Amino acid sequence: MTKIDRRIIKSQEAIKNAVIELMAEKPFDDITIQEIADRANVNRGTIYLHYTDKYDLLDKLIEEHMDNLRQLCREAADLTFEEGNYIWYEYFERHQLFFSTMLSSKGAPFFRNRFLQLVIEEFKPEVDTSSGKNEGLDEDVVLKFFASAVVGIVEWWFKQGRTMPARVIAGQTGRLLDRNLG
Amino acid sequence: MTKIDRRIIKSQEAIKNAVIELMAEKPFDDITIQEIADRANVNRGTIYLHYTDKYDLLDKLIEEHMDNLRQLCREAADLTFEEGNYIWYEYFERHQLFFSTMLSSKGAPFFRNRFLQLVIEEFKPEVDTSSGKNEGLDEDVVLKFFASAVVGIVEWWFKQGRTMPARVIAGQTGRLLDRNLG
DNA sequence: TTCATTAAAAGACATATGTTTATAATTTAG
DNA sequence: CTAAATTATAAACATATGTCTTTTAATGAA
Repeated sequence: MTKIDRRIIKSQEAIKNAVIELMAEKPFDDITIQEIADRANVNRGTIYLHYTDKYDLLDKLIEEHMDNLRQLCREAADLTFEEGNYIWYEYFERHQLFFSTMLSSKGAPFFRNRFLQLVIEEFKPEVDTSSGKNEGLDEDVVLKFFASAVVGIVEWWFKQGRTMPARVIAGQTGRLLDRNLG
Repeated sequence: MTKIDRRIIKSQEAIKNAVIELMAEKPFDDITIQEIADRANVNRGTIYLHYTDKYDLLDKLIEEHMDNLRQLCREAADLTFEEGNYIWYEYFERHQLFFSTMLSSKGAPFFRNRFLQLVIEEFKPEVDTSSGKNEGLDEDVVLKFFASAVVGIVEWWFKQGRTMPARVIAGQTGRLLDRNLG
């Protein structure tokens, strides 16, 4: 295992924590690099040593969440669509502060793409276009269609303030997916 | 009808045409305000007299396309899902240069939201959650689920280079929608 | 045609981003 | 422990955005 210089680890941790703190205070798009540097107590140039720009930084944070979600899927064996969706919604709820702020920023498309990929990976084993209801359809179209639907619902859920309980929305989503992929 | 000063009309036309031209040459995100000003032969400050920033300008262009799409829907009476989708795909193909460039820019989320709204408006009369297959589901969830799916497929279609013919992808989309909303 | 009004131009200013260089500080390896 | 290597700092620089003020040019109304 390649040993990483301690200074690098310390700087990155400080920077990431600074961003997370600031995200709780103001829209991501309005946070300046200088604010991040001040909060992290590092030189502004140091941020550029580690990240291309602040959106690259946000991408990395999103990626960490994606890894967590992927891990949760690994740990849970053989779920129904409803159960699988519920795990995601639970996770989003637990980290709602980050996701709310992130989803209203210009960094949201990265999340959408990454989560879409994750959903596609999870659904792929369930799609059968050689027989049954989806016979003759293009596999990519089916996957993309329903994965986009799932991602869209998650975003809408955040946008309208997450009023619908996670259990309920996971149930409705699960029902629609069962009809089409089950 | 409020008469608009000719100078305003001329400036806006020049600016919009300049952007469209530049979009054919480079990624939208990489176009500078100065480049737009030079191409439109206006002062840089003039752009700010009319638009908040270049993304506001892009939003306006997107809005014009949305209006066109909406008009097409008006003109076509009582379509199947497949036919309705095909009209959209035809339009996107006809304006593929603009949409390709726009969809790879930071302005894409605005398009997604506006097109999503349009799709929701078109589908709303078709959704019945009081009886039948979608009974008991939340109307907003159903609408948002399938409209997101449609928007996601359009974006994917552009992203993979529009290799699938419009007729085919409209057909596959139509079939999935018929199963769920028909 | 004239004149009042309005839009555009020009240039300066403030702010933020991203880059670069030399120096200082810290870490790592022997 | 020492020295080499690496990372961070500080400051300067270039570029781009967005704002503001004064002057010029064009428009629209009478």
